[in-house]
Amino acid sequence: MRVTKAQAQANRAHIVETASELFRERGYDGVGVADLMAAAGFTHGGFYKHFGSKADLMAEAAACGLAKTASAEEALDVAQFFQRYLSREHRDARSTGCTMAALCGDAARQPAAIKATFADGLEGLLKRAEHAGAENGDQDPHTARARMIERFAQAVGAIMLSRACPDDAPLADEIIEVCRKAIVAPLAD
Amino acid sequence: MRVTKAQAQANRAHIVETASELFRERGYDGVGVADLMAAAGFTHGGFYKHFGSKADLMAEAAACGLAKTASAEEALDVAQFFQRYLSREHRDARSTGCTMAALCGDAARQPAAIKATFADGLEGLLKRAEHAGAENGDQDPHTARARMIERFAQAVGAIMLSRACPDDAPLADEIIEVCRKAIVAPLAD
DNA sequence: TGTACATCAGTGAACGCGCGTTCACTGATGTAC
DNA sequence: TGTACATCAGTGAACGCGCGTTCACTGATGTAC
Repeated sequence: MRVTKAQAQANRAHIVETASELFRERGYDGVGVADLMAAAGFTHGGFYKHFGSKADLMAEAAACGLAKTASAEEALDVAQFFQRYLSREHRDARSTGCTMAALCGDAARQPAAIKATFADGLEGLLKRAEHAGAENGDQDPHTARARMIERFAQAVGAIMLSRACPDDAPLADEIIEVCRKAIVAPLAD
Repeated sequence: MRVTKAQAQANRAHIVETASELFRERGYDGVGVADLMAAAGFTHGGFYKHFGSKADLMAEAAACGLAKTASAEEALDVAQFFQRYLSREHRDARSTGCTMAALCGDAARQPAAIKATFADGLEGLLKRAEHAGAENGDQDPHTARARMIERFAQAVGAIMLSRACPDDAPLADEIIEVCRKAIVAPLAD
């Protein structure tokens, strides 16, 4: 049963978004094409009408997820961004949280196309930090960029280490809280 | 063809060590039981004479790999440890590098037994940092612990983000270098 | 110490299963007259 | 605008393949006498 062009396009976008969330939750190898299509409300056979392969979708889903982190960064100032990033809520919300934190371990073993998507996402984050620092006039772009790299690496590391701990381990919360203070406190000055 | 008890025990240890390296290189889902046994010099059938399941081996291999990071930390002072940790050599040496950096993304999706192994490994790292800080007399244990959490989260995040970039991306090296300076420079005082 | 038997580490074929992908088919949509 | 035909998004069965795991078998090791 054929479907409107507009509907088909909307369905495709919905599949990408669903995939983006499922991959973040379970990893690239943890989600099958059939799982994914079922979660989006379709049967698996139609998948190849939209995508050349599972790998193609992985790249699109990564780009889709990374764009969300980018818009969150743009909407908030640096302190607010990291205040939310380094929270238990973010750590526990794997499927809707940062794609970088959820999948950068997997990305490292993926083909160059997917790695390039991650690098582009990160570069976008840094470029915006450079501009923001320049606008506030309190940092030259080079310093603003370096500070953002340091903070983001720490924030991603904290979320990932925290998620690798058992849910009930006090250490899981401790990592988040210590790193949140380390990043946010100096920004309050 | 049966084998000496001592030989069997040595073979078992060799399988665990081989697995630890292969898992770090390709991730838990990227290595099959047959791959692994072949890499260790055996056929796959004998696997279940040593281990109850692949998951059991994953836990043992994680413990084995994390112990290596622990002994590296013990042998070096803090500045030396991070100087080596945040190097291109470490980033490129996935199979022999830090298990936490190679597998904490995968660990987050594993059963509690494996997560507990990671948490224990991290706790060991922190306990030694507390003692080292106390011995030097320049930090109380609580502060030494917090500083170690901050530094280690940043170091793990930097290695993981760097590895998620394409090999030829300048950003991959930039992340490592910026974070190495951020951690090591203040320690030189 | 020497002999006979039980044990069990390691082998390689075989198992069921779920994966990514293909394909013939359906029927509403898009298009040409 | 109405009709006839081509298109193609979505369906569900089927494919080959590699996975984790099982099993009958081998033959050197360990053990009991």
